[in-house]
Amino acid sequence: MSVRVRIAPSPTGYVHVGNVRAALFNWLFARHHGGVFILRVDDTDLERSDRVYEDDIKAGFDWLGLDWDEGVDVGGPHGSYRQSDRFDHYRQAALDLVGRDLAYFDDRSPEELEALRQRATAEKKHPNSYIRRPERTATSGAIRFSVPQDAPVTFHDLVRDDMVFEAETVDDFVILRSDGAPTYHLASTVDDVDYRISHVARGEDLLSSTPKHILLTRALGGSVPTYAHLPLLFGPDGKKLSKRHGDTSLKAYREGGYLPAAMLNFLSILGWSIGSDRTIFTVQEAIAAFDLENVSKGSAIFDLDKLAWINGEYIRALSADSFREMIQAPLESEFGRPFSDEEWTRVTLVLPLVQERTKFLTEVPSQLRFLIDEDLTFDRDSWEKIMTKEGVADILRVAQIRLGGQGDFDAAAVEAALRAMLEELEVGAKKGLQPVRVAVTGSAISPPLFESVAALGRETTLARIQESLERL
RNA sequence: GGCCCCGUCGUCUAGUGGCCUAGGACGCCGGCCUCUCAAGCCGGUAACGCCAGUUCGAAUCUGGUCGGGGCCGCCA
Repeated sequence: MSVRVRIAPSPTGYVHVGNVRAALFNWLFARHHGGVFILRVDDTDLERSDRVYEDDIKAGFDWLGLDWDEGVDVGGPHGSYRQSDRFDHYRQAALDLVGRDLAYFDDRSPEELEALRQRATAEKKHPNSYIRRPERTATSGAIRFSVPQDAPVTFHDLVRDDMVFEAETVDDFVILRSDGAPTYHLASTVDDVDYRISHVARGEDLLSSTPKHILLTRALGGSVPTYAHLPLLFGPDGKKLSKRHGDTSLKAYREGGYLPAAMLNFLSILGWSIGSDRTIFTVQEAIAAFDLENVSKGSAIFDLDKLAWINGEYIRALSADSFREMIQAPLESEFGRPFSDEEWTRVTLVLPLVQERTKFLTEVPSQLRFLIDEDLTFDRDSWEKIMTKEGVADILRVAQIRLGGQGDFDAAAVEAALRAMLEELEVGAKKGLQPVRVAVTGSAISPPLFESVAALGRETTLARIQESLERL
């Protein structure tokens, strides 16, 4: 059987990581089996859907490299399409079901329905069974699917194994709203049938809707896809990840200095494992090893610490050139102007050292600030902790003299000069170098000192030491 | 309330009756290295929710129990 899967996000908010992980699993599954991956925009809720969010979904998938298949026969271009373009089709499908007596018009009011519900509860009947075809026949209103009561709905879920739902626990659900718009159940099922979707891998929150989709699929004459209900993702607070939280949107990570490959790797290990002793692996390796049967049942917590670590791993694995390239735009936008060649030369000198200690691309500008800004801003805590100690003035004065000589000013020369200073004052490296660091970089925490000083250049370095001496 | 799902270190997980005095990773703690911070290296902390049962033997099977979660919309 050829594998055809789809991811069907609703463009009602910035795409959140839970959906992205579902997309990733579908994508890995499709790629593993040489199948087709379709992007369907579930915009049946016209009120809340917005093109901005649709663009965000696509930008996010692009960023991660989750390419949907182009040229697939799903109407729209590039293997993606919008349900709002097919409303007439859904409506017709609903009408056909009514014609075949598999669905019916329902013009009962919410109050009427609520009364029925209360009665069902009082009579200890299944609370879901209150919505059934009424005696009277309506010719307008919403269209409900008439759930057959003859047999339970059973299916084998790739993640949950065998599932059984008694028919009486499934209510007659609305498939077409009274305004003519299809509901999610209808549109989704019609599409899955029309586009011959073979596997539906989605969040566990849809598990209890699955009987509805199976029943509808049969009524529509389609073949029932294989389902796989993925465990849900939870936030660090243990609550379900929600679009309401900004930091659960992919967008936040796209803009927060994360590498797409790191994000992909991280999402992959949430509910799935490539092996007992591997955490870092490539997408190719994931594709080769992935299968839906191996997805775990338990829900997972989105662990930002682990993501940060993985991101650092990926950043460190970058070549110096890629890192430089990656950092250029954010750097220049942070400082509001392109760098001169001379500035790039200076930055490049310490960049590999910065790369080693970077977890997020966004933290790079602050590490390089001392090389770019004319005026140094001193970190207050660093100053108080280091510069108010005994002997700092001597250290700075001697450093000034030692660094002020003629000749080379590369890292080795700087180190020699500063070590000579330490020897002259008989002070240890730990104690003696920190004042110089603060004077030159403005902070007690910086890239390695000798390289930093060399990158800054003799003139600026001396000026900064002088400035600190005057501030003491 | 009804229906359904889940339950191994704080977190992500390996584990499918004996290889488990439960392995790896993140985090955390300690040490080494060291010009700060990282990185790296070494070591440590820490889990099979609980109770029965099946079995020579259970994290693995069964029942119960407790706990967590999802869904019960003319949202998706």
